[in-house]
Amino acid sequence: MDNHLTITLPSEFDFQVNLNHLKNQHDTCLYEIKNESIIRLINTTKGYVLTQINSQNNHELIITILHPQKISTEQKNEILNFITHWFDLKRDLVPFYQLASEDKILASVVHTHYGLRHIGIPDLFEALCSAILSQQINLKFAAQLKCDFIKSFGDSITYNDTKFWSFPSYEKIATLSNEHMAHIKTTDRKKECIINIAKKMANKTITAGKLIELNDPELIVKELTKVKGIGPWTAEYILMRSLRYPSIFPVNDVGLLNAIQHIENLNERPNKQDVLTLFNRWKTWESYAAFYLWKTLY
DNA sequence: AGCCAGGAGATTT
DNA sequence: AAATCTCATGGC
Repeated sequence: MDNHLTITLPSEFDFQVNLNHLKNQHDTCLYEIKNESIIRLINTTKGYVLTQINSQNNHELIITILHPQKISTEQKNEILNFITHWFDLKRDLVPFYQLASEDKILASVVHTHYGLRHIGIPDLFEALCSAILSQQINLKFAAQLKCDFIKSFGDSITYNDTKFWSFPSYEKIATLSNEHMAHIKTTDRKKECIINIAKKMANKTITAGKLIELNDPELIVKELTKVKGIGPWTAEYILMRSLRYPSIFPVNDVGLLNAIQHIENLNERPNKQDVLTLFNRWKTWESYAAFYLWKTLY
């Protein structure tokens, strides 16, 4: 069958656990879960491809191309790359689990969600918009906001009476002004920032490739925070979730501080210095530690 | 009802 | 430099 692709899975992977994680997220509009499989519209350079992802045995992912009928080899590779990035499939988690299973803070979460990968946001523009839209608001509302944004400006295809959305392109957003986003319930400043970032991406001032070439998290943070609307928290979010740096500790993240407070049963939130000390023992795996700690919040 | 959300930038001390 | 104000809206 030439409408199937497969990806061989790494050892520490549990499809059902990852599926449950996606199910439990507030509606992101970017995928559907049906019959224990994930359906998502993936953007390739030659058009949108609707894909269905599942796994029977945790040895391989089976990707079924639902639409269109035929896609090029190049598109197939883009899809494989996207999914590999999305589920962080290149990462060997054995050392992390060795570290975490003996750690008094992480052991319990890691046991509960064993086989969960750090679910990423492969598309840089999506990651930037998601971060900016969700600055300083609760997660549930943030998801709703992101959804409004997607359904206002994103493309979609309808398949078996279900609409599948893709995240709005920066080309499209670059042509907008604040008035077009009047119905999006966020600050005018965030709208300006998003449009401004879209323009910078459209003229290739900001590209994922350029950032990756800097090859140094601190330099990337420095570069990103030059852009209006991107502060330290957003830059770290991008490093973790979109550029896939494994050792980012988001000490500026309120949710993370709350998670630690809760697990450690502290009377108040730990301060930055305490968190830095804590993360010291998770060196090289800070991003995974943070991702699993966030799991304790919902 | 009122404080707080997986912040950031501007303004004021 | 560091503290404080402002933004915009929903969740609880």
